Amino acid sequence: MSQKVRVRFAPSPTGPLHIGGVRTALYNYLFAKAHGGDFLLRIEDTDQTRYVEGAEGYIVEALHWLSIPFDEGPGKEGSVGPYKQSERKHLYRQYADRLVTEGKAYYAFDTSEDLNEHRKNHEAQGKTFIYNWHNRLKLENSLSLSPEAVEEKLSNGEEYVIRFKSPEGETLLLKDIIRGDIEIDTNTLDDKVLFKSDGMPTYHLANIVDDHLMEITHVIRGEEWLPSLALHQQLYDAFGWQAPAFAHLPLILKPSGKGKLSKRDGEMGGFPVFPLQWNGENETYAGYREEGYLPEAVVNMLAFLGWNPGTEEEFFSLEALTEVFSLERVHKAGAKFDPKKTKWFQHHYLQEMDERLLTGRFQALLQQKGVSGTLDTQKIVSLLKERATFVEDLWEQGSFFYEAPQSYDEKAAQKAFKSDTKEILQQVKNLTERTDTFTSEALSETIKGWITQQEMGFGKVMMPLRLALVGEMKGPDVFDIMALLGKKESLQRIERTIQHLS
RNA sequence: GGCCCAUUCGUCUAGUGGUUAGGACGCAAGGUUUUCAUCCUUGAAACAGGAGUUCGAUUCUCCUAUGGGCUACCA
Repeated sequence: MSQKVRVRFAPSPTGPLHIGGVRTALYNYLFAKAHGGDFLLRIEDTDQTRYVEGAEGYIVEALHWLSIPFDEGPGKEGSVGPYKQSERKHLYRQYADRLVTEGKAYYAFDTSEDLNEHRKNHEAQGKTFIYNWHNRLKLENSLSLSPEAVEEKLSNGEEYVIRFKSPEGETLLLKDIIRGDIEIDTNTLDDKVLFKSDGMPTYHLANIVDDHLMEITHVIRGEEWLPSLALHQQLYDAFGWQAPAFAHLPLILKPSGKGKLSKRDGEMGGFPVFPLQWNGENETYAGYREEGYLPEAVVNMLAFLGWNPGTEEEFFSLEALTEVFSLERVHKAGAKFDPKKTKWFQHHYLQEMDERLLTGRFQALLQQKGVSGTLDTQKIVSLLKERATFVEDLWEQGSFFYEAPQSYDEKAAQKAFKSDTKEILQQVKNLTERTDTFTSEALSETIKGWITQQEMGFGKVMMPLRLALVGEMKGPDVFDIMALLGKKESLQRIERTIQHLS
């Protein structure tokens, strides 16, 4: 097909966008870019009762943080806008009317209470209530009522909805790029509401109309929409429009236990379920950005949750992903979310990060903590970074550069501090004192040379020395630390330990 | 309950009518680092079950089981 590929991400602004939604957006974006097409953002806010303040801004900001730009959308008008369904309200009614005129849809006057009653009664008898061919003539609608009665209800201003007249006894052949062919018996379908009594279309109508008007060629959405595919296909047929191709993505499931990933899983599992932190009225949810994750890591992780390139390569930039992504390689089954693998990606991308940029982030963190120092921050960062997964870890690992140890790790001290330690540290101090070119190499040569000469065993010296400098058994090479700390500070810390041992 | 979708190591997945069923995360062991972490090496670890088709099924078909989704005037 020579038609330009156009896809859309169509979230509902009912709260923060969770990572399942982010992945859907990502796959849409990747597919569009892989085919030189357009990626649109459309806000589906047809349900006014569920509208949440700030949700739309959150969606835009999240996509921005992840570098998933949309070609058209709210605030970036193309030729088929507006891109918020509430602003397209006037568009939908005519399409619903058209179906009614053509006998493909009808008015229904049943109240929610009536229908609930029917459902309850059916359930009590072990049956299922479906509003369709089977019983629609027994209900209150323009199919069962006389034209006069319908006219009267309408002119009386009675509330009504418009329902799609689902056909009887047909078999529908549906196609999905990921799942292949699906056959559906229309007798199991119900007459879905297309137009609500509040004057707004339902998702189904608005979705089809907008996708058509916006010239969408591929609909890539979550698997929870698969049951609606039959209706949507029928709507395209009813309007005489060419339907886009469909791809239903597998769901993201809880790391353990049952069901799809929800916001509560993040709280319980201690990992974010949202790209950005969300500050709701009653609760706040952690976000990947605020937890210190790099967008590259989140994108890479999400891309691989349900898709893979078929090679053994695992690290892909967004750019690289657009070159290899294809819907055919999307896995069919739902994927349990794995927070640990996300950390692994994060560690990788932190290592890849430009060192000056990382240093800048670390400096910002220091400032935030009210820590200042005269030491070379970039050197500290380059010494520390391989043991860090997050910027925060740099502080965790290297706070001793800024604050001399106030105490010594108890277990380590027990192991390292022996009766002769004080003497040894005194010697080390003297050696340090006499080392003029205060480099890691020089210190190493001097002190290690002395240890060898004394035939003493490295542990006896190195462990207390590390403890003196760091306070714990962790951190980079001891001599690297001394060189960075400088002669004066190093001597002070050793002296302090000697005092401690006295 | 009804309809639909799915099922390969604990997890994410590759893969084929005949393979030692491959990789990654995690886990374990060893090495490097006389520290911790990183890193390297090695290891344990899977085709849900049952029929059928076939010379041969993990791969194709059916059934069962299990998991998931949907079943609103929500999206």
